[in-house]
Amino acid sequence: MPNKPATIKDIAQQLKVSISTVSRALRNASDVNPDTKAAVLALSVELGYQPNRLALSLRQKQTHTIGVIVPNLDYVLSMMVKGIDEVALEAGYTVMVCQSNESFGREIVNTSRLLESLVDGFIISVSSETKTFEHIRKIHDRKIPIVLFDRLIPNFEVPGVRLDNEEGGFIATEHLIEQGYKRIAILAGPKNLGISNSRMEGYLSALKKHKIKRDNDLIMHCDFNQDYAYFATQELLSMKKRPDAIFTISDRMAIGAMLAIKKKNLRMPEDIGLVGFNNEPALSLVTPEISSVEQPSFELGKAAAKLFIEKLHNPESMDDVLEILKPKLFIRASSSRNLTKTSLTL
Amino acid sequence: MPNKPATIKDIAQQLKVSISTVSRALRNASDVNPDTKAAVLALSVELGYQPNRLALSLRQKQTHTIGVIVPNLDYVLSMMVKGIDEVALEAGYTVMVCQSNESFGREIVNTSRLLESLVDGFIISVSSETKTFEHIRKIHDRKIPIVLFDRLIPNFEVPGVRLDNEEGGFIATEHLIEQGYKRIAILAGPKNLGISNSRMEGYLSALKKHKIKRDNDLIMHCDFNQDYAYFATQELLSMKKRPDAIFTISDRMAIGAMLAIKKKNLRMPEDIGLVGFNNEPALSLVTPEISSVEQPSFELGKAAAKLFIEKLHNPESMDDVLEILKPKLFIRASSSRNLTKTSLTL
DNA sequence: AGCGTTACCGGTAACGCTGCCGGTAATCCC
DNA sequence: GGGATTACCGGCAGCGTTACCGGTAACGCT
Repeated sequence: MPNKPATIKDIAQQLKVSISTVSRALRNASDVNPDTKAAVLALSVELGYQPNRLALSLRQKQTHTIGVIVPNLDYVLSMMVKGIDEVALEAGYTVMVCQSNESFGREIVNTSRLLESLVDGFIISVSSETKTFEHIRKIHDRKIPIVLFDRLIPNFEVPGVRLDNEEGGFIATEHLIEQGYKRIAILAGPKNLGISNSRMEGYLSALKKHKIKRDNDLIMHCDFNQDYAYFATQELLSMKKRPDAIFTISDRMAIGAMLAIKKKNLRMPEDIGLVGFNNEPALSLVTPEISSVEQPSFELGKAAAKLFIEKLHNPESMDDVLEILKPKLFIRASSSRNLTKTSLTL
Repeated sequence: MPNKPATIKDIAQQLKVSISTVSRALRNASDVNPDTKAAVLALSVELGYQPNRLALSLRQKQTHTIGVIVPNLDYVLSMMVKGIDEVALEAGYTVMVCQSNESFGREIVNTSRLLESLVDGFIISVSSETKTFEHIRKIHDRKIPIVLFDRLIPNFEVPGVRLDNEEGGFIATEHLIEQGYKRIAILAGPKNLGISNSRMEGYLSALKKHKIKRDNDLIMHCDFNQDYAYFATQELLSMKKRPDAIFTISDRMAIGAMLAIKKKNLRMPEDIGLVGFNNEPALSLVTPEISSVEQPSFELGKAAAKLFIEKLHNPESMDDVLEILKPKLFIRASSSRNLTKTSLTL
């Protein structure tokens, strides 16, 4: 029966009061007779009145909507989105999630679409293809709040939340060193990507701390992709002086590496150690179970959303905020060559 | 510099023409001098004019936005969402993805939020807690287009897309039978859930076809959850006449089952066969690799979105459309007891 | 010359809502 | 009892856009 949704005009006409009065009654109680207010409220539920957000947004120029752009919805990112969702919902915001599919062009389309839809702001994790940031700068210049998460943009005056990727690379590498591995290779991601470089920084500083010389032959860049990692690992393993441990900066890559290792009939952890990154559930299912660096994805998403809400209320002053969350290493069989010895030394 | 976004009013004032003329120039060329049109277009790009979707939506009462509600963003659903996204974007629609977290209450909140945001319609997969459908019926009564996907609502006159779950259950079970397994158990999901029951139907009809008597002791219901599946499997395996094969209606459950099987030191596929459902990538990483029924998730998402777009253009006539996509069995080691023999018979 | 047609343009109202201003009646206070 | 305060309410404008209608000038035709 309720054909057209009811408006305050309908309520006003039926109650023979003015539209303004209805509007006031529906919001702050001030300046309206308790009786009329009660009548308005009663009729509004009876008619199933729901305020028209569009009209409201048009007036006060905010939509209570957050545009979230993510490169994909893999395990880590979907956890982060869940965190964002949680906080946003509680704060009365709705989120629009768009996937860029790791494509720069898609990311541009997404931003402009969301901009047209007049979202109140953005929470963005950039695609791996994204090398220029004009589209994001444009948003920022328009004074539209942005918070970056996970993958940040270097030297960009926008608040952000990310993992301490250096630390992640460091603890993974140091762990391998402590396990007695000598020639530790790294499967890094694409060269331009910040998280890739940071994790490699951590790797390098762990080597340095333990006085191991950097060997560029042991540093391989490849796409975040199981297959590429597989081939890259094959290449590593066919070197004349092959590495005795591999740190991959994602779990997908760790899986690829594992397959290549098995193909070569090398034993983990005896012949070769392996540590991944992200701690996806799948890692504890394979044999041997693979060690990995875990990031607090859900918490990270929540932190990003909280930062965003804060920035909404305090638009100017937050631009240099940078929250950095700590990773945690999960040690499993793939890298536990002398676990007992280690335990003894502790 | 561009402090306030430009409006057609700004363009009109600068060009000393009327607002109406600008509006016309910006849309359909008719009834406007080519020169003025060119001038308007030129100035509009110069000012970086972007139409205000809100105002537009308010006028013509459609937002070009689709509300998508999913119970979670696991492997299968995020693939489906990606499919929806793809088609919607191409058709000029933006999607708002909300997660109900398998919670009925959350689903209610999500629907009403999206309703307030005046989405043009919904594409929904209901939560596992959802047993009443008033909230969805309310939307439907308001003549707002809905398409259901993956998890449908029985006897509900709304178009939908789903997998042929019976078929999935059937091919999985028949495969186990053909492999010579005699006592085939099923780990079914929650009792009220449609997909759970359908897959069990398939299981039962495969048994029937091969003249195997149904044994209710071999039918276990439990939550979609690795841990529950683990315990349920332990229970199955400690029966006096334990099953020699298990079909689980999700891969998560298959993993739980596998862990329980390993704990008992039973061999797969010799002592016991195992087939899962969804064909998540993790399944080919474990040892032995687990067979599974794959559903075309991405395609299913695309189909749902296409159906939705069609329904938009044809609101009345589509309510009985039901698209059913076919699953495909991926046979791996966990259920290949006599693979050679099978291959020979083919 | 007078008519109709065409091409182009402007004004107005409306979508649903709120903020502001002003108005009226009742009440209060000395 | 007269001015001031209070409680309550309605009107108007405007957010940015488009649909509709009507108007004007130029042109063509008989």
